[in-house]
Amino acid sequence: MEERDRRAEILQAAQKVFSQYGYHQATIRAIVDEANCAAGTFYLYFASKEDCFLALMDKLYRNIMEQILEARRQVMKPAEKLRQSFWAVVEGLSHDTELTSVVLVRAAGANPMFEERLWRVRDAFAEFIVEDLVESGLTLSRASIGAHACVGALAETVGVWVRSSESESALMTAFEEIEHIFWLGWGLSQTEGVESKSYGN
Amino acid sequence: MEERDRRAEILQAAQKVFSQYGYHQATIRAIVDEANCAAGTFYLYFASKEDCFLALMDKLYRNIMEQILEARRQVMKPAEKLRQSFWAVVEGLSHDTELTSVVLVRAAGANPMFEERLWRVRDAFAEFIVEDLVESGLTLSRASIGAHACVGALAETVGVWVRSSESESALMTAFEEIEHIFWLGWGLSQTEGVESKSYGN
Amino acid sequence: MEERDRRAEILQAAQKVFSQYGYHQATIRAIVDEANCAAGTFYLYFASKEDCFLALMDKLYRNIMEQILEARRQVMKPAEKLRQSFWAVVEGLSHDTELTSVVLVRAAGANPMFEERLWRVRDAFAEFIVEDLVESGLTLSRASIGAHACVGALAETVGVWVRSSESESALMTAFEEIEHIFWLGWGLSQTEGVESKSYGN
Amino acid sequence: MEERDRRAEILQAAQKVFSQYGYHQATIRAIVDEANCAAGTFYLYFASKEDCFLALMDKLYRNIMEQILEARRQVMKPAEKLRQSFWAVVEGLSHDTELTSVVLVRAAGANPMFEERLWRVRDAFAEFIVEDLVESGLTLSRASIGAHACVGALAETVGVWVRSSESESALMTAFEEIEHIFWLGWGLSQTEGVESKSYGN
DNA sequence: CATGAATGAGGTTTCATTCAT
DNA sequence: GATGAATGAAACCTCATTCAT
Repeated sequence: MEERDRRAEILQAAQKVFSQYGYHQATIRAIVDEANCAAGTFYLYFASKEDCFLALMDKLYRNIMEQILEARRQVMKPAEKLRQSFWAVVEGLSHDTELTSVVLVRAAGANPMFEERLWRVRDAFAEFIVEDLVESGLTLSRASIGAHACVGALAETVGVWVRSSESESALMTAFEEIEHIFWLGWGLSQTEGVESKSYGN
Repeated sequence: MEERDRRAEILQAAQKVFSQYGYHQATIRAIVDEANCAAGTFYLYFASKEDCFLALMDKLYRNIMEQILEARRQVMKPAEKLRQSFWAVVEGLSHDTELTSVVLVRAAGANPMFEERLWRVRDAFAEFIVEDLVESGLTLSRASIGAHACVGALAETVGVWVRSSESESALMTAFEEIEHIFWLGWGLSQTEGVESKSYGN
Repeated sequence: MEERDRRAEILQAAQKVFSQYGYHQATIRAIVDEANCAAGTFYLYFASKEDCFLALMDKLYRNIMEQILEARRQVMKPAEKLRQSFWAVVEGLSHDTELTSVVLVRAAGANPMFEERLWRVRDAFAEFIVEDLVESGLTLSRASIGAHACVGALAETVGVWVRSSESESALMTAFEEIEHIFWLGWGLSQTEGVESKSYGN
Repeated sequence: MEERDRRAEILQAAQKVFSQYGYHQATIRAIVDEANCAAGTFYLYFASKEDCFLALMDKLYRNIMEQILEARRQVMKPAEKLRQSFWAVVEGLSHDTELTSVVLVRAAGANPMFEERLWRVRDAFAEFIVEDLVESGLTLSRASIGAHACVGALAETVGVWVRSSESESALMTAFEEIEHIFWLGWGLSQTEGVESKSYGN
C-alpha cells in the first residue's frame, strides 16, 4: 500500500501552476486540478493560497541553507569556504529551477509579505558570503555590496536560463563564468584566496 | 492658466500607489484618489490598469535608453563606450528610484505579460553591454553571461538600497564597487580597457 | 427626474428577504434580485451582509426611540408617562411588523453580535418603563423584572400575531389586554396611577 | 464496565457549543472535539446538524412537558391547576438554563424550520395555561393573549438572567414577581383563584 | 462501532471597467 | 473632458457530510 504525501503532491502542483501563471493568476482551482484533488483538500494542508506560496519559499530557502551548512561543515581556509558557499547557493538554486524561478521572480509584486520574506532569503545567503569575504580581507562595506551583487547576478542568471531553452550544462558554464568574474573582481585568485596586490583606493 | 497634464499626473499617482502596495494590491480607486480625479477619468488616459503599469515600465525603459544613446553618441574607444553604457544604466536606474523599484521588483509576479516585458527591458540594456564587451575582446558567450550578471547585480543593488534608508551617495559608492568588480572580473583595466594578460581559457 | 434612494431600496429588499428566509439562509443574491440591482451595488451601501442587518436593527430601534421620546415630551404625571411609554413601544413595534419580526426573531441565533445588539435594544426600552415604574412607587427590583417581562410579552405577542393571519385590530386588542394585565399586575389603576392598597410581600 | 451513552455525550457537547457560538457559528468539528469523538461518529447518532439541534429542542420540550403533566396529574381546582402549570413551565425552563437559552434564543434566526418548531413548543405551553385560564373564567381570546404574554415574559426573563451573573435565587424571585403580576392581572387571587370582582369589559 | 481524510457545492466579497449625465 | 454610481464576473474559502478502512 503506497504512502501518499498529499501535502507534497499539492505543493508540487502549486509550484507548477504558480510557475505557469504567476501568483495572482494562479487559482486554487487550477492547483487542485493539477493535484487531482478537491478544493477543500487544499485547505486541509494549507491555510490559504498565501500560506502555500510561503511554503514554497521556505522550501527553496531550506534547500539552499542545507547545502550551505553542509558545505561549510568541514572546510578551513577562508578562500575555500567562500567558494563552497558560492557553489552551495548555486547548487540550491539549480537543484529545482522551476522552484527557483517561482520564488525568485514570481514572488515580488504579488504581495508585500512575499517581498519581505524574499529579501530575508536573499539577505541570508548574502550574509554567508559577506562573512567569508571579510575573512578573506575585504572591508565590510565592500563585502556587503559584493555579496548582494553576486546574489543578484546569480538570480538573474537563473532567470535568463529559465527563459532560454538551454541545457543544464549551459547554466553551469554561466555559473562558472560568474565565479570567475567575482573572484577576479574581489581580487581573489581562484585557487588561493586573497591576492597580495591591492588595487587602488 | 497653466496647462495640466492629466496623464502625467495620473501616471505619477499610479507610480506612488504601485510602489506602496504592489501591482495587485493597488486599486484604481487608490490611484485616482491620489491623483484627485474620478475613476472614469483614469480610463480616458489608460486603456486599463495593465496598460498604466506598462506605461510606467516604458517610462523607465525610455529613461535609461535615452541615457545610453546620449552617452554613446560621441565616444570612440570600446573601453570608454562600455563604461559610458554602464553609467548610463546606473544613471537611468538612480534617476527615479521609486520608479525603478516599482518596475524592477513589483512587476514580476503580477502578470506574465509584465514579466516578459521586464525581460525585454533588461535584455535591451544587457545587449549594449554585450556589444561593448565583444568589441573589447570577450567571446559572445562570456559577454552575454557577464552582461546579464551585471544587470542583475545592479538591480539587486537598487533593491537593497531602496529597502535601506541610506543616502544616495551610498548607492553611488555601491555602483562604483560593482563597476570595480566587473571591470576586474572582465579583465579590463578600469581606465584603459582590455588588459593584455588573459586569464585561462 | 425621480430621486431614488438606493440604500433605502436595498434595505427594504433585505428586510423582505431576511423576513422570508432568516439571516443565514438569506443570500446577497436574493437581496439584490429583490432590489433589482447588481451584487456589487449592495456593497456600495453596506459593508457586509452583517452591516446590512445591523442597519435594520438600528432602524427599528430608532423608530421606537423616536416614538418614546416624542411621547414623553409633554407629559407630567408618572402614571401617564408610563402609559405613554408603553404605547410608544407598541406603536414602534407595530408600525412595521415585518421589520419587527425580522429584528426580534431572526436576529438571535444568527450572530452573537446581533444578539448583543438586540439585548441593548430591548434593555433600552425596558429602561424607560423601569424609570416610570419606580416613579410610580415600585421598588427598583420589581420594576426591572416587570419591565423586562412586559417587553417580552409584547415581543411574543407580535411574534404570535405575525404568524397568524389576523387583522391589525386583533393586534391592538392584544396590546390592550397586555396593558390591562400589567397595569393591574403592577397595582396601578388604569387611569390614575399607583393604587393605594399595597399587596403582600 | 460502564455503559457510555454516546448519543447523550454528543448532545451534551452540542448544547455547550451551540450555547457558546449560536447555531451557525457552531461547527460539527467543535462539537465532536468537545465530545471527544470523530466527525463520522456524530453521524452515527444524528442525521445532520439540524437534526441534532432539533433533538435539543425536543429535549427541552419533553423536560417541560413532563413537569406539566406530572403536576397536573392530581390537582382539581382550576386555580390550583393554573398555578401548577405555571410553575411546571418555570421548573422546566430553569432546570437547565443553558439548554433553555440555546433553544429559546439561539434557535430563531438560524433556520425557519427551527422557528416553526420553537413556536410549536411555546404554543404547547401556552395551550395548557389557556385551558386553565378558560376554566378559571376568562374568555378564550383573553386567555390566549394572556398565556402567550406570560410565556413571552418568562422567556425574556430567562434571557435577561442568563446574560446577568445573578444567582439562581434571583431568577426564582423574578418568576415569583411574574406570577404575582399575571395573577393580579388576570384578576385571580394568588391563593384562591378567580376574584369575584370583575374588571371592565 | 469508530475513524478522519476527502469532498465539492455554494456563499460572500472585491474591484476593474462602463456609460449616462 | 470629467464624473462616479452601477455593474457582474470570478475568486477564495468553509464546512456539513461521506465512506473506505
